[in-house]
Amino acid sequence: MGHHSCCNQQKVKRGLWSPEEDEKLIKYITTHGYGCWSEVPDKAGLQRCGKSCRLRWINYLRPDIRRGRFSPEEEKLIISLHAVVGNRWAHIASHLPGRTDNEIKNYWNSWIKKKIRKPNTGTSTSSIPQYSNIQIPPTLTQDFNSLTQFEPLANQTMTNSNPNDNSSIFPSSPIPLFMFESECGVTMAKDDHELVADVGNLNLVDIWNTNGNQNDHQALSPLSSFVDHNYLPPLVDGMVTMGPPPGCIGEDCEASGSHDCFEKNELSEWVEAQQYPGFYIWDQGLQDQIGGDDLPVSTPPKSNTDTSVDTFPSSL
DNA sequence: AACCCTCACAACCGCATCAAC
DNA sequence: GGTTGATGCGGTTGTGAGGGT
Repeated sequence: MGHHSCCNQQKVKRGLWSPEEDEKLIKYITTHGYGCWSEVPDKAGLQRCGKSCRLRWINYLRPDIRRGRFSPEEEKLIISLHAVVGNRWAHIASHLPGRTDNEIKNYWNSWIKKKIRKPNTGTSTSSIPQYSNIQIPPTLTQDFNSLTQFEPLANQTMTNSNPNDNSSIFPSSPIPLFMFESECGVTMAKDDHELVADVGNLNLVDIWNTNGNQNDHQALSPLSSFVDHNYLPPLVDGMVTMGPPPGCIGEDCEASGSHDCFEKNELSEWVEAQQYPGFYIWDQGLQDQIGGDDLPVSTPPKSNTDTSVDTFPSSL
């Protein structure tokens, strides 16, 4: 393994960060900002490469980092986004404020991947989304060129690219559904900034109805996404209720008797019923097999760096 | 107690992209 | 247009903790 050009300097330290190094980096960045990362090590008095400093800051020292277990809503969001964008962790992370791509990637690789399977594929845990059966309504084929930025869709077989062929218009055309909502507080559906931009004029949005009524869930066609009548605020900018309210963590939710805090297999059941091949199915059997609902809890960092978070200047 | 195994997560590496020259 | 350096991203590895034998 080689080193980066920025790391070719002598005396570049590697490995876990010490609390002292964290302190130096925090002190420098809070005072001066990071500006050019390649200059940060020298100016901060660190024997690290700029890249390492950047990574440490972004993935750990940043004041807005959110730690702790992923909420069920976050988990669902990760799964649904992954079904749409694949391993674009930074993209996924942009939808989960306070979470880093690295954290999500680790979480996916260590946990979610074990619990999901693709519909009609047994217990496969492939992390690669497949959309081979996805069909796009012909009325929406006008802007397929814009799909080139949307890789999973762009790579799919556009089985209905003939604008005169109406055979696969709603509701039979499977397409990645992209949202759900529960009274636990998640409100997400339309991403004005990224997803919609990715697919051009396609309004790849759907809403899983808000009142927890299963009938309402079923009443909504996932392809109502193409009808711009279900607008929700932009995912990131407007998302103020990401994650469950205090005490509402899946089955541990104290208020579970008073509202419809979702079950983990709710999405899977619905998706499976709809036979949408672009979705992952929550494998309840696998989940039971590997430990049920005991989601992993993010533990404090090993390298003593927990103090760095606690001591981060509150003025930021 | 010692060893082995598994797991989570921090960190590194290589590559792609972009901007400046 | 080519080169170079900085940055961002995804894949992968290394490390340490914890559990099992």
